[in-house]
Amino acid sequence: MSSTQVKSAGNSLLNSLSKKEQHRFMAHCELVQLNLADVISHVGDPIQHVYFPLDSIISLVNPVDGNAGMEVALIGNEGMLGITLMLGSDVTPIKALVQSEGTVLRIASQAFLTELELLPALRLQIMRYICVSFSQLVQTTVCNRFHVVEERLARLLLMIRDRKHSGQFYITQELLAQMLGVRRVGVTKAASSLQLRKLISYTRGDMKINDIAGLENASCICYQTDKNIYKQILHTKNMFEIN
Amino acid sequence: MSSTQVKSAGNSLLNSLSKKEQHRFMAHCELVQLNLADVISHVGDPIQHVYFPLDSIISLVNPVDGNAGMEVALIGNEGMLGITLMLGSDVTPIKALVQSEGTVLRIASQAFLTELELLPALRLQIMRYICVSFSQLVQTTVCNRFHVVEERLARLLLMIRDRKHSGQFYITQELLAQMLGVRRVGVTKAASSLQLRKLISYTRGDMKINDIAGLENASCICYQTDKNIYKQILHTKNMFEIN
DNA sequence: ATAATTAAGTGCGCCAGCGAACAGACAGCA
DNA sequence: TGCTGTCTGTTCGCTGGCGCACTTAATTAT
Repeated sequence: MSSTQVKSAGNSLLNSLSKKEQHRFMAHCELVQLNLADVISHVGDPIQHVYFPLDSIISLVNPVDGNAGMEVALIGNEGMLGITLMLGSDVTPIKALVQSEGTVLRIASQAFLTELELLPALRLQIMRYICVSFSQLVQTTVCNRFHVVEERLARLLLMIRDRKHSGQFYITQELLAQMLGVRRVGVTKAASSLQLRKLISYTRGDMKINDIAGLENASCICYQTDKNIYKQILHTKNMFEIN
Repeated sequence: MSSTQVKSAGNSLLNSLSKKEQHRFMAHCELVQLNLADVISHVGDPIQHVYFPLDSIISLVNPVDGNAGMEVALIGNEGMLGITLMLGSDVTPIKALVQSEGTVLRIASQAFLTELELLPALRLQIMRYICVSFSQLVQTTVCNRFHVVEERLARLLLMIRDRKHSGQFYITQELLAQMLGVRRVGVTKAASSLQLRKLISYTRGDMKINDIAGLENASCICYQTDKNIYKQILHTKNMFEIN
């Protein structure tokens, strides 16, 4: 694994806080290293912690019929794991595992809820993030239904790139297949095609994106749609403050 | 359309209020009749109203690549349309249309937000409903990916039944096809099969469920999963009150 | 009564993705 | 040095769903 990683500037949600507030909030957090394929939470477990990725990526995966199922959402430093806690449910609704190594800020559920009461700006920002997640999940639903593997693979690689803040990262075709909910062979075919087109190159898990614009072009529209959703919602004026 | 409809006892979310509170809330609502295929909201429109179905069904549909796309969620008297308003976004994130005629309680966005401040019980209940929607959407995502049309059709029919509180309702194969995101012919095949198995019967839109248990058996596990999610989350104790 | 419209069923060739099995290629380790 | 495990690539037959075009039947409109 020889990926050169550009450190991101912390977690976007937490960045909405003032320096002072951030400091206050961080006092309750611990910095944790996540390792590839670690399972963070199983369905039905009580939610112990809330996670704010810094340079790691957490993957939400839904199994089905005993099979591995597939990924339904990615969480990088733009988001958090544990939104349902804010929505009044303290039970993990979905399996979460580490899709790409790195660090997270972790805070205990109780501390999180208490802090939220004192930090309305953070609450608002997270609420909006929930909106974004919701809309992107909707997009993913139709994407899985209508788009071919090659387009979906291109999209996924771009999404990982955005969250790793780097065009080079470690990921095997096997893992990609699980994320996409297809056979590994399907990924091999799609990846070969993308490599032939000089958009990416890879060997044994060392994945490199060579042509971002080209890859965006090869991906389905869902990648752009996702970005638009994010921009639109997280840049809206604060409705509640106007009232 | 000769479906015998059993009236439901109002909207489940609003039922969480006391008689007095309900009365108060209803004063801001108007009772509206929704007609089949009415488009309630387009993506990007400002959210004018929030809708609480009584015996109608609202369908959330996401178009893609210019095509009709597919349904991603159903809203009956167990839920509401307009959750994103509570989450700090006043823009419609998804197209909503009437999938089955009936009535709704409609309240203006501003009035809704104001009332919410005064009705914490309602806020909590809706928060939980958002959780449920989220989890069910996740389930639908994998369902679309892994399950065959016949299973998905069975599931959809059961979901409609639950929301109509009746085993008989009006729906054409054309409409079902749009919901499922498949060709009408695909629905014809699946529906024929279910009819052959004596689970349903239909003619020109007059759909009747003959064998509920049988249909549940013919549907994918997702139907049961959905119900479990609902029960689990909407029956949890009030976390926030404990604090 | 006739025509037009809507709902449902049939047939055909096509293709993306599946399951299964196997082959090469590179890495780390003994 | 060779062994073993991991990662990637290839082949083959199969099937569910697709697009397209056409038929039948019931309902509504003229």
